[in-house]
Amino acid sequence: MPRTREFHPDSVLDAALDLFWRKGYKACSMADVVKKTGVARYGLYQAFKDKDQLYCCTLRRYRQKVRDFLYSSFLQPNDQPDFHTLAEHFNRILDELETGEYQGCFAHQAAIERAGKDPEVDAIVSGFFKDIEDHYRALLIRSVELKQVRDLPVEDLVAYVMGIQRALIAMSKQNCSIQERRNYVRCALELMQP
Amino acid sequence: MPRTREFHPDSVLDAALDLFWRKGYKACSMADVVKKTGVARYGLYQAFKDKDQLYCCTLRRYRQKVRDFLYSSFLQPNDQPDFHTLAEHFNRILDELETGEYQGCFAHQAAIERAGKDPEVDAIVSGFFKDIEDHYRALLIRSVELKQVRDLPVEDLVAYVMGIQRALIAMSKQNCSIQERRNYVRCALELMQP
DNA sequence: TTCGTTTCAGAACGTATATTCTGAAAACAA
DNA sequence: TTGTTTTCAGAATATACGTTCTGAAACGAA
Repeated sequence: MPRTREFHPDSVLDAALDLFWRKGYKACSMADVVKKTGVARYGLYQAFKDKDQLYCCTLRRYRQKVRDFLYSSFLQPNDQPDFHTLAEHFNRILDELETGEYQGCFAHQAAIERAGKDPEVDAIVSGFFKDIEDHYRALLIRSVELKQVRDLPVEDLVAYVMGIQRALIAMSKQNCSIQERRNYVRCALELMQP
Repeated sequence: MPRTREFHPDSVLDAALDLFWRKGYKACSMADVVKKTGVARYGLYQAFKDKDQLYCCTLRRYRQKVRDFLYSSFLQPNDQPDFHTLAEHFNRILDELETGEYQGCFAHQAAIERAGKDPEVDAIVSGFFKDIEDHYRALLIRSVELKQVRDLPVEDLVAYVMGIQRALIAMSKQNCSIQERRNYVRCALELMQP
């Protein structure tokens, strides 16, 4: 009976993610999304309720994209990632920050701009970092067994590696050169080894 | 001849810093500043030109406050700070994040929300982190001499310690518990030692 | 006191924003 | 075809924003 929708919600989310990531939550208006996607205002509000919900949806989509990135880093070519896999993973992130069109991490940006203002954002951000921790944990347990890293409590190692990632993300927003970033990661990983 | 000004610019900056820090650049309006300070709009624009300039002034003021914090951390009670001083310094930061009324670092927030949008902000942020690096460098040179830390190039150590700080700031915005933060700092500092 | 200058308090202006409303068009069932 | 339902495109609304303007008030010099 009804008229069929002329846009695909996922493509709207990709466009909105691009805009929110580039400009931030406040500085990106619904008019910006309309202009970029060509989708009518009515369609956006019908599909996503309001701006806050649209933002949360883009954040969830980002989380899924990063999850895919993690799987592709840690589960190929074999299913036994170890410390070398971690080094390669950070190199992938360094390459992405160097050549990709986005600086920094959308979830971290969301945490800073919307922390404590939208509980739903808080929850997604927490889950986002939990995803990453889980991948690191599995890898680090194996690295300890193989004596590739110092023999410390696994949770300490997880927190330490999360710290490397957090620092790297921060650096890429604070005018640190690519060389500085690579040196930092190399040094921080070296200090983990026995 | 003229009528005398009824407010003190520095107290306006303190109030504006509080608001910008809490809400962010976009989400804090000039009306908010007027309401909080009681100063007339005209007075604000006369003293600070416009919102961007007011923001830059608060950022410079924040930089100075942090400089004072660094001096009080590193130049007391003696003038020979070493690795133990660094550990105490991070404990001060941890305490401040735990009991203080602000979460995170205003300069880092500025970098994320306004990076690439206002060159003046970029410059102040760069200088801000350079200040901190300089303090860490002097301390780390001495720590290496005293063999309190592993014998690595000083610039690597500086980058590493800056990384600890960056990670700590990020954690305090990402729902990490106080215990997690303290564990992380302890672990990261331990790995520096021989 | 009077005059000139500056601040004050708030109105005013123009623009931008999030959201809703409106009539026409499209799709499909009957 | 007709009728019903939904989307479309854009106008409309109400608010918020950054900034400027206006007249009254305060201050100090003459």
